[in-house]
Amino acid sequence: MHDDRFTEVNEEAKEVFGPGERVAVLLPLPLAGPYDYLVGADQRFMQGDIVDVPLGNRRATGAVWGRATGEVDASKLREVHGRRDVPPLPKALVKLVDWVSRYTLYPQGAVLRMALSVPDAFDPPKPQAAYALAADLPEYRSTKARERVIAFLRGNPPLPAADIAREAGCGASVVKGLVDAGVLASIKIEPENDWPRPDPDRDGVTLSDVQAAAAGELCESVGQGFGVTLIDGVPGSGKTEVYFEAVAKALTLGKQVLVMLPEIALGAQWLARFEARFGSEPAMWHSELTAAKRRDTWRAVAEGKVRVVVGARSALFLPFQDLGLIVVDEEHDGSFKQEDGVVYHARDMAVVRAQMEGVPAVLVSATPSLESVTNVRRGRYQEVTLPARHGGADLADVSVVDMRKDGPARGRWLSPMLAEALAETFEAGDQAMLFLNRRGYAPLTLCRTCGHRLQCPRCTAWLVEHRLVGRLQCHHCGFQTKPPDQCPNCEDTESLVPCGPGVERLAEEIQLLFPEARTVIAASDMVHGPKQAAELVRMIEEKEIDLVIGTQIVAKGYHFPGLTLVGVVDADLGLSGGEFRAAEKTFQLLYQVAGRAGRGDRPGRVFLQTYMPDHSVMKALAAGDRDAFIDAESQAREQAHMPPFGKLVALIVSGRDEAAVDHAAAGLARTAPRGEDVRVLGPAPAPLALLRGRHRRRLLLTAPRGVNPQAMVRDWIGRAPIAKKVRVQVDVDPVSFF
DNA sequence: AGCACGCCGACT
DNA sequence: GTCGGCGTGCTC
Repeated sequence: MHDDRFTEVNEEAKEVFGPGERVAVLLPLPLAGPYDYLVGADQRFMQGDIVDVPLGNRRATGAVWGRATGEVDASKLREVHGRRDVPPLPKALVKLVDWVSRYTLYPQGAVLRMALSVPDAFDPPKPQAAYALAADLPEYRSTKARERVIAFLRGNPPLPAADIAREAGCGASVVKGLVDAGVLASIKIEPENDWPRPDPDRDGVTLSDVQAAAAGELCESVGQGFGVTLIDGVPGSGKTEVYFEAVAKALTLGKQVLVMLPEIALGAQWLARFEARFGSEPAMWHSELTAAKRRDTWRAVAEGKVRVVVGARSALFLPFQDLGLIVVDEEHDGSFKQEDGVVYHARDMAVVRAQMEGVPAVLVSATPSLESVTNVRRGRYQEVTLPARHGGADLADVSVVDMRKDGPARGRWLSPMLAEALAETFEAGDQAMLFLNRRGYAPLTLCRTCGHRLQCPRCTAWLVEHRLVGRLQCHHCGFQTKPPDQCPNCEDTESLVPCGPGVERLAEEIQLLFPEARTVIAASDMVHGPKQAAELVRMIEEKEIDLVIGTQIVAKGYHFPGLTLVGVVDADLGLSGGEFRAAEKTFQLLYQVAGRAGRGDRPGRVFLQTYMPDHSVMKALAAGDRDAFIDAESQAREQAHMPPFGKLVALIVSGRDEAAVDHAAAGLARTAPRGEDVRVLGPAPAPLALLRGRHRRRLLLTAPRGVNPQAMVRDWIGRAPIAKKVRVQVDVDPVSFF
């Protein structure tokens, strides 16, 4: 993505395809390219049109992609069934799909599938049955409920039966009775989808001078074509309000806006801020939308009715008609990297889409990725820096607890220092948070007698005990089982012991130390959906909770004024494993976690429990010196030729037959491209050498920045001897090394 | 992705 | 004897 060869724009005149001509139709299937079809009599298509075509013995829906190449035998050609009643995919989206396909090495059709993810949006909404008073009322039996319905309908337009019943305060049967009696007449209405129009001119919040200046700079870029700006500001510096001004500017210009957030950050607090500024909610796009909402939203975006969409990474492929701005908030967040299906990084692809659209992109973070910082340093991105609102230290007061010297007793996880700080906090009537990025009770169960470890039968992973639900779970494939009474290996009874802490076990220790503390566990398996999350936030805000024990779902986004202490139970957790991004990721996570403390008017305290107090991450956090960390990390990466100073492409070879997988991996290693500083490492067992019953090996290609590895990799996979039952998955710009 | 075709194990 | 498992190939 940092290469200009991919950014060429191939402008061609808008083409129309008429009867007798061939068109290329791309189908949302993992096919290498579009298929050719014949345009029938009376048919006319243009690029982007959504069409139905025959495929084998079935019917498929795809998009007109352009002129056919004509290489297919004429006898194979079949006729397009017809066009769907939906606006054509915008040109920028067509170009984005092609670009992403070429960059990620996934088939075009597989990428298109992400853009056509809502098949039932291709038909116009069905007219709804609504009821109005009949022209002349027949004789009917009068009841109180019936009169309420009639009175309501005298003053209101026709509505669906359910709405009438609700408005008139009666049951559905009353309405039905009136219909049967001929008092109400059925008519068809277009279902009304009034999407709220966010109001850019509302005065929601007052910006400080610094914020106003930053907002002004940002607004200037809106409407001026493609460009990328990084907003870099500590938590609480008002980044959101600043980019809201750019959103307002785009709205004023009549443009649509896309705001991308990590899935978990799309919570009630962000929406409340949006509403405070714009007076209404934006349209939302995330995995938990109902099918109906999804359909309506997709169509409304395509028709230009929706002005602002806030969504997770999949919102990137929505068919915006007239986009004016893309914002990626929490741009450093790892969840923007999609790992299943097409492997791509939504932050990077958002920048590409902005380029295709010719509009600005704004990346936002308190802990920008090394990629984005480097792009600023190379002069490719603009930067807007926001200082803390009240001057002073960026972070709360951070103490490093050396667990080698000051650790807790065996079987306990809280150091005396942290326990003491908790006691003080509760005594003062304040709130605290303990952060431990590990769900469940214990990550490992071990047999004391024979040393056997309980493992997932389908993955290379320990089974995690979840004591509250009484299950052992695999966090990778969803396998679960009842905890056995005896060791499955040596059959000894009562020999199985939990090893290490998860949030549930931590709660047990708290119960022992502070039986009075009102504690809640916040983990992804305990907070189900946005409603529960909002309820949790409310309970903390209203001080019904003294202590939150949470995994990474509490790390970001929220701020709780009463929270004055944060304890990181295992600050080293993310550093093991030798990932080249481990330090960066850990720094970002812990910085965000630390940012939860003392966001009110009182200073906060943070305790990092670590066995590596001299690690650069701990030192930078303790000193509150983010830039020093970035400089050190940047140097280390450059020396190691790691991203963003080098290119990586990972290949995952997988299959059920282990020997075949090994054979294919060895074959790939043998035929690997070489030279010009291009190297291939591996094969090595993938991080989960066995996942869902499939054996996995990994190879890694490293290349200097500026080299385009895509063509090389495509060619390489094409010539290596790989059995049919073995799958080779490509990950361009992998997040992790192994 | 579907769907058909085809080749080997356990069952009404 | 068949039913059905999924490995393989194909769809303009």
